[in-house]
Amino acid sequence: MTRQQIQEFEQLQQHLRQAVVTTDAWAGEIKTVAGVDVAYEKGSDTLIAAVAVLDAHTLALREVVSFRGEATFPYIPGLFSFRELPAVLQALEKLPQAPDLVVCDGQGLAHPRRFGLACHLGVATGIPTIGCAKTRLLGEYQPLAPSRGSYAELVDNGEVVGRALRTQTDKNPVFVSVGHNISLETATEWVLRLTPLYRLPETTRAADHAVNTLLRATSASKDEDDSAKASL
DNA sequence: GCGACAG
DNA sequence: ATCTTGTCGC
Repeated sequence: MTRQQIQEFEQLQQHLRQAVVTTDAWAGEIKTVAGVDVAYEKGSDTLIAAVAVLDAHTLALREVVSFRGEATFPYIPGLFSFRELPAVLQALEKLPQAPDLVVCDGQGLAHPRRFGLACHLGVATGIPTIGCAKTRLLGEYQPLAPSRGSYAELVDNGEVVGRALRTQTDKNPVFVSVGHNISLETATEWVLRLTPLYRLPETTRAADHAVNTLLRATSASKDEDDSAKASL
């Protein structure tokens, strides 16, 4: 990927970011919350994207859909969404009913151009999205209390781009930021609601589990193919 | 120039 | 993300 091409994608992000909405832009009640995750097969660029839909009230798993394909874009930190979004969209299309809210495994506005994966997915689908990353990409934050629920603003260039949120007492915080059609305050509430037992949201855990199960299943059948070919 | 850099 | 064993703890 040339520097020229990278700049073109960065400009595309600058353009698309203008469509991001940072208020609670939905009507009615959130009944389903989905988590999305992507995993890669070790050597190749073959990937599997999974969407796990949970009941927003009970957090019970309702449905899982997935898509297996090839990554067509390299991994570049600031252009992460261009790598994973296509596969995620293909998986989402398999759902008979779109979820009311999606929690992404990555950043939303807490991004160099304020357009992380969660924003990209939200703008592409219109679905409210939250970015909930395990690690920080940018920004600074003050020390936060050790108790679950405490948080500190994530500031980048004098701008609040998200929050470092403690979802479990004495465990490292997660980094929450607005994706699309939701406020930072509401996004924080949802992430807390989704983390009654673990550091990561149940949505992310369900999607991660699904993706790894599928990865094992496909690599196992691939081994069968290989041994079958070897025995010929 | 050097290091850092969501997954 | 992925490569990887044992180990400490509930």
